Amino acid sequence: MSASDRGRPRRKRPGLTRERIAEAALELIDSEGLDALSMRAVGQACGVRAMSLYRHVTNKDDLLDAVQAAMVAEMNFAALSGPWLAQLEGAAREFRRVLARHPEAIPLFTRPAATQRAFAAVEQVWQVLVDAGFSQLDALRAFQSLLAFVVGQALWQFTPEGARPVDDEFEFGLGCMLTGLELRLAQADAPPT
Amino acid sequence: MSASDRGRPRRKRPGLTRERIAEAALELIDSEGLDALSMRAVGQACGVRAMSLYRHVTNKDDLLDAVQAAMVAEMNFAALSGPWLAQLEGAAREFRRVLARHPEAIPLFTRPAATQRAFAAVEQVWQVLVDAGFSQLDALRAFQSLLAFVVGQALWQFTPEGARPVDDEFEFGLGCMLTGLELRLAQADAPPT
DNA sequence: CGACATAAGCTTACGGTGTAAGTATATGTC
DNA sequence: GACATATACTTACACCGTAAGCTTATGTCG
Repeated sequence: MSASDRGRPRRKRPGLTRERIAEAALELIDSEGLDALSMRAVGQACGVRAMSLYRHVTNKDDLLDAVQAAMVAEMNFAALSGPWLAQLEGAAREFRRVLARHPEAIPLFTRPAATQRAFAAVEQVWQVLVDAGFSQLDALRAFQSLLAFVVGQALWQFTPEGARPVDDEFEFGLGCMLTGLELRLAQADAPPT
Repeated sequence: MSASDRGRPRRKRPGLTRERIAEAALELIDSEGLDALSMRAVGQACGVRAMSLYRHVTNKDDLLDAVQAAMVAEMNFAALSGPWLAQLEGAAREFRRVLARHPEAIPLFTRPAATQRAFAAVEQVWQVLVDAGFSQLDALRAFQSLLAFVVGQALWQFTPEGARPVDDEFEFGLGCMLTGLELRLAQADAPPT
């Protein structure tokens, strides 16, 4: 860098932010439903005309990704501790907790989701599996399976409007999945009987 | 009923049918993607203007339900036989086979899906679980868990355009789930050690 | 201080959507 | 042949995502 490096990126009057937009959009989804989410509606919620959003978001899909990221940000995987099974269980429940809080937004987790924040969260849970002794590949498989179950389960359970009384079904499936994983690991650890 | 009960329902010139419409829609989804599915496009595919579809379908959502039903009709659960675990495995794979054939249509299984045909299919697999020894409630839980996994898994695996090389991930998760179920059943059968 | 570059937000416009409402037409029954 | 009715068509409306261009406030620097 020469002497004239003062020209680094400076923010002027943000007013709108990608994050604030996503937040407004999420509130709108919660209150009006995913179908009711339009660029115009989000704009209005931000006190702005629809087209102004495009300064901070490349298109509606990008906005949805941002909303998804906002939801991921609500999850707290940092507090996980204890044996790996308990950690996994905790992660799944934490995920589900956020989904339950935003039932209308669950379909957003249907997309590949290339958000940076999402990726970080994935890696963290993945690491738990690796530390437990799974191969990197199996850890990925296990993670994806668990994720598929949690999201798929939430998709149906929370669809009507309110959740069904309890989450027996979730606990049942989660238990099965975790038991299966445990067994898989045990067998991999001691292949020759 | 008096003597004039001859006015019973008679079909005239169907031409369009709910089933034919759904079929056309499914082909359109396969070739153009789910987002490209519009009432006008479906109409055109049927050689008809968009509004004509509304005689056989109450609205677009209903059409999507019909498409889902068409996909369920492609599944063949009748050939299942053998021990319950194998039957379950077969059902899951059969489900997945159809999803893989219509990757763009997978999100349709995200909805509650109150189709009659879907319900029949559900009941059939559910019966396998009941026959295996699960309580009616546990059978439902097990079924839902499995379904959630299969659909969730397919949602991500088939999203880009083609499926990823193999379905290791699916087999891995399915194996875990089934192992978990097996253990659950065994424990329930012999609770007091 | 004044000129300027830049980014934030605004305006307008276009092609597309789902579908409400009303209209024409072919068909099966008397 | 007359009629009832299901089938398909036409028109119209409000809304959608977003391309293109414009206005205006802001921070920088001569």
